[in-house]
Amino acid sequence: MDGIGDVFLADCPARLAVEVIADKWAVVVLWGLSEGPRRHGELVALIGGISKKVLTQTLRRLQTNGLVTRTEYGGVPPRVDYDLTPLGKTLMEPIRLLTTWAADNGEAVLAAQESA
Amino acid sequence: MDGIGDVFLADCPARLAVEVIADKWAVVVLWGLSEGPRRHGELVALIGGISKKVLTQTLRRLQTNGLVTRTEYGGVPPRVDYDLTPLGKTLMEPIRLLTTWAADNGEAVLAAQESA
DNA sequence: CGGTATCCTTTTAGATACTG
DNA sequence: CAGTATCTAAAAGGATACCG
Repeated sequence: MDGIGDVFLADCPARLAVEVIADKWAVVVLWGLSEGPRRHGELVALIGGISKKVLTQTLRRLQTNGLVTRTEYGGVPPRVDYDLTPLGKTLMEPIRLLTTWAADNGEAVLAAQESA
Repeated sequence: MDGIGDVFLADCPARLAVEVIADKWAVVVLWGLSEGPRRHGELVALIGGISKKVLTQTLRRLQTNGLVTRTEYGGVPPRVDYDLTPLGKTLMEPIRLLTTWAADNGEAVLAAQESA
């Protein structure tokens, strides 16, 4: 994927939005964190269908973008919590609108797909 | 990518939202159509950085999802207009919120990336 | 438990050239 | 003008096994 500092980004905020949310799991993972901190294993179970590896990758990317924190509590077995940053929380409202849209219009999209 | 009818979709609207918008260009192209119908070539120029091939692919996908119409006017040279469907227009409000978020918080994301 | 490492397949994107 | 065809490279995703 192109870097975030690329030439077109400055011209269009849509570019940055895409950069942040346009992968298969980012929105779903953020969604999974919307009600409070979660452990790695919790997220795997909560989300369903995501592998540990991909979840870790996705979380790392969200961390890099400043949307998620990773808190390591020592001990054996290890415990790691992920949580939204304040910045991450500001993204939840747009995401909520998006998922509301999906809930309301999913049927219509499905119907369009089937008739195509 | 997994089909939209997959097992997890029914459980979580976020899944459908992702299915629709989680590719590099979908949101940008929808954004490009937000002010009215556009021709293929117009979109290439307006968006910048997208190839004809990828634009066509993206538009086809949006069509399949019932978000965009393709209208062919006969003649030589050919003319084809793309426009949002009513369903597509309902997606613009969530997208607008998302791009507003990006405009407001882009700096913060950039800063997080650089310190990482 | 929360990862990595490895390997593999699929998907996406981009460049270029060609066509009706 | 609006594509399609071909080829290539890069990224994402997934399965499995192993590690501290």
